[in-house]
Amino acid sequence: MALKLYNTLSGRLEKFVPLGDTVRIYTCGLTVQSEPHVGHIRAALVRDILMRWLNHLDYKVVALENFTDVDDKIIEKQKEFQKDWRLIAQEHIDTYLWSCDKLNIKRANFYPRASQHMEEIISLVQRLVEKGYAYEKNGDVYFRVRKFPDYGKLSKKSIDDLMAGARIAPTELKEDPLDFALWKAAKPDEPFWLSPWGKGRPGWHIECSAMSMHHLGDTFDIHTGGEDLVFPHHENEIAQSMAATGKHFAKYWLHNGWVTLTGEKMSKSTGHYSPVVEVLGRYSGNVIRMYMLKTHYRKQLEYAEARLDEARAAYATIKTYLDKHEEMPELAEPLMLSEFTEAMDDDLNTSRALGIIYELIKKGHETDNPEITASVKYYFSLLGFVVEEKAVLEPYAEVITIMRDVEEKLHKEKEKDILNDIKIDFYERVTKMKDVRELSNRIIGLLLDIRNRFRKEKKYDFADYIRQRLMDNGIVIDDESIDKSTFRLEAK
RNA sequence: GGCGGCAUAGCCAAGUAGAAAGGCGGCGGUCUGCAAAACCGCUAUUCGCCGGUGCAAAUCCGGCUGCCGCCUCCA
Repeated sequence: MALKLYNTLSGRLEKFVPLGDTVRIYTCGLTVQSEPHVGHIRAALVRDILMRWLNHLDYKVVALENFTDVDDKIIEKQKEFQKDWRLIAQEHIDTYLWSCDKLNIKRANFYPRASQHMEEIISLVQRLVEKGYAYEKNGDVYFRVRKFPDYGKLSKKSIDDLMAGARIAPTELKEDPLDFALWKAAKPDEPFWLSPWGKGRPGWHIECSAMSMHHLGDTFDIHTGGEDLVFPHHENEIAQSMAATGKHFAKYWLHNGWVTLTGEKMSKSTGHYSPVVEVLGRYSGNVIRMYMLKTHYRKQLEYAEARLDEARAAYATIKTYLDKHEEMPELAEPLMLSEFTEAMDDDLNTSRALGIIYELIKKGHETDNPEITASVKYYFSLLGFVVEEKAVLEPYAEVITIMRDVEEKLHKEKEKDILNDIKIDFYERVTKMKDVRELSNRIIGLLLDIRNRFRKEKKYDFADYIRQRLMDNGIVIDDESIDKSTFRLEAK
């Protein structure tokens, strides 16, 4: 079986056949006029999963993700906040990339910006004018939609249907209401670039054609983005690009379903959205990744706290399993590879892929096979989850504070024997330490021993005090027997 | 009005012709000072509704209902 992807262009699953040695991907990123929301992250995650799986299948991949930093909206924002549009753009780009890093989303190879590709944009518009696909009116340049026979193929719309439902305000400048702007004349106080049609700036759509063609060539493999871009953005991209080159544009079009909030699509312009920064304040990147991968990328996904909480529990199941089981150091081939591959090859079915991980875990409990643990870990990180080293904590002040408070309490309650033992024990443990990073672990180990001593003596107040203090700091104790307890970090 | 998508357990979600994956939650149990965790077991005779094709339908076809979206800026 080979990779199959759902291509919006054909409306069906297609076998993936790359055009050349390197798979070239273009992702429609943000128009950076406002802060990124959960929906943007989903689109980025789709590219991430696609890249990871292609890499796993031994394809070389080059991926581009654009930032549209010049458009009507950002100019409005500039006026509204009296802030340079470049600063507004940069701020949102920084937030977006920071968020992507938090989710361990693979970086694209390059993030081109519209404002840095004016030459390419202008020359593309010029080509379209020369070929008769575009015309200039008062410093604006429009694309002649009716001249491009395949218009509507991607979004499955016919020109007549569009006309019937047209809510497009009749513009005296356009020959046809369906025509769209490639270039817009600058109004006073607006950013502008010099062009053969005077001072102006690009329309939305043209920058993506110019940048993808410039960096990836006239024809490339995969174009991805949110489903809301199918019409008109991607439809227009196809029309512009193919009209200019006479060649096919992108071979496969992948569109992810949108993220909804109270059942309705998140959208920047209506303010109906959850900023990703806010979400990252409450949930870890791994949890958000789990939340998104649980649902197939083409389906609509509801954003709600209950879903994130559920994802956290689902994530914790795998994380805890990995923390508690020994893995095989070297794994020849992960178990259930054919099942996992089949799921991912089927249009990146992460939902099914996760199911396979849980099946492995169930088997792992029955047999305690280190090969299973290693397989789980392998798939988990293949899906982009960050798998940290087992229970190695950075030394941190909280643990030391707890230790000190416990000692103080021991003093108060005149537990002299224990205090003496601690000194010896602590010295032992610290001198045997090979790495300073073990300090927290060693102190916690000592605290667990003290606690178990109290448990044996049935001094539960003291034992519970230690447990509570650790728990308050996200350190969870698992009692395995009266003298064996382990700890782990609460999965967040 | 035109075009498109979706509907599977309490919640979420795979599955698109041949015995309903998985997760969360819930219930019962093992363990246990308690708690937590972990583990074990149970939790859809049935896939929005009606009709059709077929040996066989959640899966294909037709109709209906409901929700969502696009046609205007959007990941």
